[in-house]
Amino acid sequence: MLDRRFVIDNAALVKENCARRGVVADVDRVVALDAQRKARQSELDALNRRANEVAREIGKTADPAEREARKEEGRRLREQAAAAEAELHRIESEMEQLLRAIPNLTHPAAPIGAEPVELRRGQTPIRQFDFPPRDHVQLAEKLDLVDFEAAARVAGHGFYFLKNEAVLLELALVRYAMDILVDEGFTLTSTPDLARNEILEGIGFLPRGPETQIYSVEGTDLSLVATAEITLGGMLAGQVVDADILPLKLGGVSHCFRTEAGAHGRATRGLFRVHQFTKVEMFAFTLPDQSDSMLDELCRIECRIFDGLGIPYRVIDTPSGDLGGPAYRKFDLEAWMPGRGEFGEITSTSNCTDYQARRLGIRYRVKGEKGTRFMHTLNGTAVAVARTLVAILENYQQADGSVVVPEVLRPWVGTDRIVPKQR
RNA sequence: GGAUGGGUGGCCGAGCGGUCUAAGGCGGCAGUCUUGAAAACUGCUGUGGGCCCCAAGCCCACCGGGGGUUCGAAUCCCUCCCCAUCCGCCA
Repeated sequence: MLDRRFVIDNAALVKENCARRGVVADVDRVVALDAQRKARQSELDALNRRANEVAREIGKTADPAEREARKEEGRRLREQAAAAEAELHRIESEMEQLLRAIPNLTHPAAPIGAEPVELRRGQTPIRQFDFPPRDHVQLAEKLDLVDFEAAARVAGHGFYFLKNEAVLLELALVRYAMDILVDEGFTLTSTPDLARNEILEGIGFLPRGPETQIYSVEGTDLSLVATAEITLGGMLAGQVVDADILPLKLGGVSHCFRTEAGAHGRATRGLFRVHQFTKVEMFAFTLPDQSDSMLDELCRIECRIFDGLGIPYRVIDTPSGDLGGPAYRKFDLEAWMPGRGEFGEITSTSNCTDYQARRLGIRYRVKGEKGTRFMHTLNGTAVAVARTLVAILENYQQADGSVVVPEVLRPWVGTDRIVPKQR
């Protein structure tokens, strides 16, 4: 969320930003509530001050009648203070809700509106097929790599068993990504797959509500994570760290769980949109003046990963209307998927500036300077396994229905080609 | 899951109903001394909010989170979270 004072002092700018993002937020109400808040705060302070004076006097008073009279006065003052405080809390909580609905500011260079802008293409050219390319569902069936039907019996639509080489491909992709992250100076982690709802909310997810993407665990305040961004960002929740440990780059592997509520239609086929997948995520904590260049770095690493895999892709500069609440700027990689005949999103990297850090209370301190400040947070996909499998199968397919294994994965898959199984 | 002991300022640590306006130490900053540094000595050193154009100043809140008792809570009670140790269970 944005800083309250910033919103009050820059109401016009914030309103304009909401409009550009297509978000409805009641900035005027926030301004009005802030005036009420100040008035109530002053009132409460005055009542508390007098009640404190009275309490101190009682401690010094010997005369019993005088003490009783003072107690009565103290009781009255505390009652008034309690009423003022309840009203103050009501105002603050309404303001908090409104503030949370206000999206982050937008990078001046981000495209405005709804149209994505293609920034560049990856190194691998889009392949011209001399046969009609199959989609990944057909390929997986022929090669016995995925069992959707059995998964539907076990967990319902949107789940899958990976089988045979697909399992090795999953492990290989995780390992391949991890090796690159080590080389890029990241600290590796494997993270919890569940997190407290307050952490989810701090990162910008809404665990409750009809349109939620989040699975909650009944009887607890935990939810299944939709991305390791949640757990990695949560690692420093409520912490104050020395500025000299920044930037801090973490890589994390986790399972990701998404209800995909409201997502229907053609992209729901196969592995493209599923309720659970494995993902290697990048996360960075930075000083404010480091986050712009860190976003470029995360995007560069994503390109390195997918250039290395030999998958054709384009880099998208996400427009203001599609940024979501926390992101200040966002780049997506979209892989060419021959079976669909179009590009499909495979990674996403965002600079969330101090939007998440403010909600989660993630601060830094500079030696010799007074006070603490909120740091910046960024996240980016290294490898989302399910969608990357789609891209590999469809781009590496051969006329005979076999699939060539990308060279960089062969050490872990143990073969250079996946062929139909002998019955 | 059960039992016990704990969570206090950047860190360590005292306090266990009213001189807490939180002792003391460490660290940090400034100064004195010094050619310079160290040592010693002196002072300052948390966050949020209100009054205010700003500053100074004054005031309010904050001792893991939330709630309660009381005229008054770091201190007593309830609850949740976390840490430690032991027991149980378990890959």
